[in-house]
Amino acid sequence: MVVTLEDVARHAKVSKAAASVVLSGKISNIGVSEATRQRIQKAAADLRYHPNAMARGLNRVRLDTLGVSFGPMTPENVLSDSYSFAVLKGILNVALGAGYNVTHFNKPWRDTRQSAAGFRDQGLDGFLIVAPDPQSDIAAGLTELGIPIVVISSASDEHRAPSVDVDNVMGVRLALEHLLELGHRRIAHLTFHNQQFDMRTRMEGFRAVMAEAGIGTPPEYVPKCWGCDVERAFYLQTRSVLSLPEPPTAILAGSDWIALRIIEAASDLGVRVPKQLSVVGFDDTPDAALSEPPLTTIRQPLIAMGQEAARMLIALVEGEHVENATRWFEPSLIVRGSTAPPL
Amino acid sequence: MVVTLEDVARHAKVSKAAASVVLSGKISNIGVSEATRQRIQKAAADLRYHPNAMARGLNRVRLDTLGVSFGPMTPENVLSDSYSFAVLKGILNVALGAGYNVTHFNKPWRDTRQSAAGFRDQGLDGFLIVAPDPQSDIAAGLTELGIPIVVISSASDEHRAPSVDVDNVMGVRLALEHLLELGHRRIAHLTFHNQQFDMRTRMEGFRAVMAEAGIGTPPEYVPKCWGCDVERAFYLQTRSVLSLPEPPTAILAGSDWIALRIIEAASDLGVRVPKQLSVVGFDDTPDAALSEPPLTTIRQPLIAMGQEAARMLIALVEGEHVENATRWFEPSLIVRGSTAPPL
DNA sequence: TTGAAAGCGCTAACAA
DNA sequence: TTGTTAGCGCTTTCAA
Repeated sequence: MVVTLEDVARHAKVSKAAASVVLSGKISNIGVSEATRQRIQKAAADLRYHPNAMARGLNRVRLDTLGVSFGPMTPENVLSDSYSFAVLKGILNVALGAGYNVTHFNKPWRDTRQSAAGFRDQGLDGFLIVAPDPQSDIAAGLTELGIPIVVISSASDEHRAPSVDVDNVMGVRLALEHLLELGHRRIAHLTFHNQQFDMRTRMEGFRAVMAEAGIGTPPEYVPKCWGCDVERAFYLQTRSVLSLPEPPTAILAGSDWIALRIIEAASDLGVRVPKQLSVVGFDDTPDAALSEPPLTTIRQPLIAMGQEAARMLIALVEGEHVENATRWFEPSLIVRGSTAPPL
Repeated sequence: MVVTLEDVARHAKVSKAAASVVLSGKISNIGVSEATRQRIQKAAADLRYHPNAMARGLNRVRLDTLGVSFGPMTPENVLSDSYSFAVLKGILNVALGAGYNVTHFNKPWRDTRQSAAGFRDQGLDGFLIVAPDPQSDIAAGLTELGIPIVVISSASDEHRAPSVDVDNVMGVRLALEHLLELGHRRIAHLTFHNQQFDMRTRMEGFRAVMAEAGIGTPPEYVPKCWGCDVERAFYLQTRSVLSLPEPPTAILAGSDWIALRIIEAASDLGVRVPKQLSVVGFDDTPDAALSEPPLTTIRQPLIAMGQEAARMLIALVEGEHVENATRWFEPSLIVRGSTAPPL
């Protein structure tokens, strides 16, 4: 029923070893004459032989399969995560094109350095870690085990791994310059106050650029909401900044998803966007163009980033040297309908 | 370095067999006292044991990994394929949520029944086949090998497998009724003339519904373009129908992708959509809303279809009975800006 | 240049 | 209730 190497070998009247060497196309110290090579290949073709991936993997042989693990994207919110899907497009585009399979590795996201071995035991050749949870040192763990990884959207040195990221500060600068040019001075920043590297960098960038512009950042313009219900968080924050004695005329959101929540909240509160309130997102996920009004945002070249990350990982897996550093991608400003001069 | 079952067994002073049974949580005819069970579990935890997936797979054990294979989507066009990505969202949503990994299986799409064994030898538990190439009888091959599969968007009986699909004829009917109501009578249908099941069904539906409405379908209104360059095909077809003595006032496209090509072509040819020409798509991929003008189209509940397919496959893998039949999903008409009454 | 044999880490049938 | 043993299909070292 199942054709094995042994069948091929018997058919070609050679040993399993010879058949293995020929069929796996390895350069080995064991020589095989052209004639037997032909015999073996013919036998394999005749019998429709397919090597068993598990058996190969057991010998720690490359399986041509890359793992991809998405950060704090729980199964529940995978539906709303156009960000990850854009990156995934890039990844699949180059990985499948290069002859690799790619598997979505389903692991609880609390996973840390300790569970890196669990990743290894999947037998995959390498991993792409997209926007890892800041609490997780899984990346460092994988690196220590000698498993090739590339980190996407979290250019922290602590991962000890090559990574790909967008220049977050430049993105924030682009957004704020746009707002400043429109005449805004009272600008708030609504974001997740977790330690996710990109989010934190954007927040720091926000403070720095505002300071440069000679405008301070009052703490209530960057409200926190620790431990509050994620679904309601940005509704609450929007309401809170808007009811300040000196409410902001514009809000820079930490991501498109957040920006969309803000626009919804504003609409609920009877505040018109962009007339009474300008909103700028970050990411330019496909959803951004579909909102009402369409979102002005900072575009990350997500597909290109996914492609590059996959290329880097493949190079790593194939034994090439890859600089343990971050490849930075330039963001750009996409002006759509959610920004206007202040009243 | 690598902790194996043997290490755990030694540590807990039991046999590998006992350890295996306890750790894999199987109900087996081999009994284990509560005390040793505890010892084993403690040893595993202490040593941070992780079972090796390859070794398990070699014994034909379920690996909790589903394969997904996209139809005629070559690596090059994965970038433009929002259709497959919408389905993928649904698949990942339920599969990851149910604790399965999912791997994108990279195989040349000419694959036929003969290469089904190659799929099997990946050691995956089952496959989701999305929009298989009509030439390929891979689905039937997999079924013959006893590998669970679910086919998406190709409800042909020949697959001999459960499947999930949209009611294509109903979709076409919805589209044509809309056009008819607007007052159109000269309606063309531009599509791929391959044997892909859904495409063929839509074309047959088109002819049938037009006939019902008492309007014939002249052959030049459903032009073919065998073997011509895919990139140019719909530009050429659009130009050809538009230069007919009696040009159509509306075109039903076989898919959104085609509709978008038609709109581009019309724009190149100086024909205004929807003023001079109405265009209706099929699928409602995310791109549809972004075109200029936004596309009127038939929505398929792609995410729900992906979800249902994954649910069916998981049931199959877990040994439940699943009817070898198609689950039909209802399409709906989404009216946007690419349709208007004829001049 | 070829063949025999020893594992890779696990599961499951069989003895004890 | 426990332990022993024989593979699963492949790669690779070592001897012939």
